[in-house]
Amino acid sequence: MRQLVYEILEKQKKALSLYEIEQQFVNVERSTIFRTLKTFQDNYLIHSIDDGTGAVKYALCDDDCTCKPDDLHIHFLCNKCGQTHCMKDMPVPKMDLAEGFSFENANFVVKGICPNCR
Amino acid sequence: MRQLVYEILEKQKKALSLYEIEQQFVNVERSTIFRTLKTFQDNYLIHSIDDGTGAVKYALCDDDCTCKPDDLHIHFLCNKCGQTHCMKDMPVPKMDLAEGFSFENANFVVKGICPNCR
DNA sequence: GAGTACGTGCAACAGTATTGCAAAGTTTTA
DNA sequence: TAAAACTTTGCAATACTGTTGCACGTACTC
Repeated sequence: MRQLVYEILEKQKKALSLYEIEQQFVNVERSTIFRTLKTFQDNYLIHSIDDGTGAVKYALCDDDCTCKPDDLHIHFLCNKCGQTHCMKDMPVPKMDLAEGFSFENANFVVKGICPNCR
Repeated sequence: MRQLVYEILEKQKKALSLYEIEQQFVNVERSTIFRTLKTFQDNYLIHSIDDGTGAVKYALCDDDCTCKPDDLHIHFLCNKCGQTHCMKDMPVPKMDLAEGFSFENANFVVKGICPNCR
């Protein structure tokens, strides 16, 4: 199961939702995939993205990704096709927060139209 | 109703979820508040933030806010108390997207610990 | 005062995430 | 190798948020 889910994520360049992954199988329970993804996340194989569509999406981390703040990158959500792309070469910019705020994590989703939908 | 909801949002410096607003009332239906907030949004009085907690939060726009991409600012979610703050003086940085991607909107949520929770 | 428009509350529903439990499968151990 | 221990899976149920249909009541209009 883990291998299969991993392969699906590997094949895709984009981030997939639980539902989308489920669609790739014929007879696999959502909860099974859910728990598989959770295992992956716990072991830093994948990262999850909340792009605001209501469904969390998942994508493979790079080999050298530690899922630490330094590795954060921007995600792009196409308003037309709904696909979410990992912009792995675009790190989330560091912001100078106001006094007293400490940085732990960030979620930066840019929305617009992707090349395929123009 | 609209006045009451507006006043609640005005009093708070932070963004509130539908549920949190509901808690401020004794006998008001969720749907009523929901529709009130929707009306506000349609008329650009408030903006909604998806901070990844699962609940959309709402905050007043500035007087001169057009809710257009130029007015976007960063939001800060405290991982401890769960409160979401509007960093109205911190605009979302413009990113140079890869060829073919067009920018329409963005959501930038920084997570960490807020001054109150240190 | 009849008709119309608007706001509210109730109830139901949708979509996603999440958990409990038991069955099935796998590994370990004696 | 058989029993015990552990892991994974599928099913069903549930939680939570958001959303809508409908009916009722109030307020406005003519």
